[in-house]
Amino acid sequence: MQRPFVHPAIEDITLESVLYALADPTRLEIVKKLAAGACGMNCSAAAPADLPKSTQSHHFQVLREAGIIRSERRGTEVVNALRCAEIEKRFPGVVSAILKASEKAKKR
Amino acid sequence: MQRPFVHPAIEDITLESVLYALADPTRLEIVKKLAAGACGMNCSAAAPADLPKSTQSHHFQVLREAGIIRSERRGTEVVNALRCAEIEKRFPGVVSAILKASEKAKKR
DNA sequence: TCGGTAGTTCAAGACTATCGAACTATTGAA
DNA sequence: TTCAATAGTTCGATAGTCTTGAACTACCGA
Repeated sequence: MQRPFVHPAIEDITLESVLYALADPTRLEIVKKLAAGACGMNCSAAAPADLPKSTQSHHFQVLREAGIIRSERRGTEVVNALRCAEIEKRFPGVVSAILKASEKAKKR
Repeated sequence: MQRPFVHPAIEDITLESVLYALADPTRLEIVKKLAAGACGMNCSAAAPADLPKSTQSHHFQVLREAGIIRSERRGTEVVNALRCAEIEKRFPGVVSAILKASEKAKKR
């Protein structure tokens, strides 16, 4: 069937769903990887190794529907990128503070 | 039975559980009310009206175990207060950005 | 056209949330 | 001291959500 990707408009993004999406360790990991890499990344590259593909797919869907990432089909793969600028505009400081905090939490 | 309250030490608070706790609209509401009031508040006052008491109790437990609030029994009631300063130290900007964003999201 | 790669969909079992009912603890009044 | 009221807690059942394997689709290269 392969439904087309749905991305919420910036004004439809809710704080709750952003927090919900980032509250999962696996998804936070994905977001951190996307933030580290300059441009888009396919799903397998951004997801932790050994994560079952169906689970991967589910997490990317959650991130997409929360408005955190934008996904685009490029042939056989899907290129995912953070919607940094947009989210920063809608919820200033939120995602950047979370990413900064998670960096610090890792190295100690 | 009435078990004593358990509060995590500041260094045991994880970013994931903080985000998880705040991702729920009801809990975010509670945190906002606590942030607005200067000092501690009992559960019924901080929770949205008409929330069943058992659900209330559950949400306060989640907030407490995530390290976001500190609860203390005062006679028949429980006084809850945000652990603002501690969390701000552990995850700078995270909770304050979330509270600020949720304020803005409400009025529009 | 065939095989491989990348990801999606579906269904089932495991897990989690909500809420009513029964309970505990404390206070204040009779 | 006893009793009722108040403020929360605990338990159990139902309803909803997450994770994952299996089967599937879509695209590319040989």
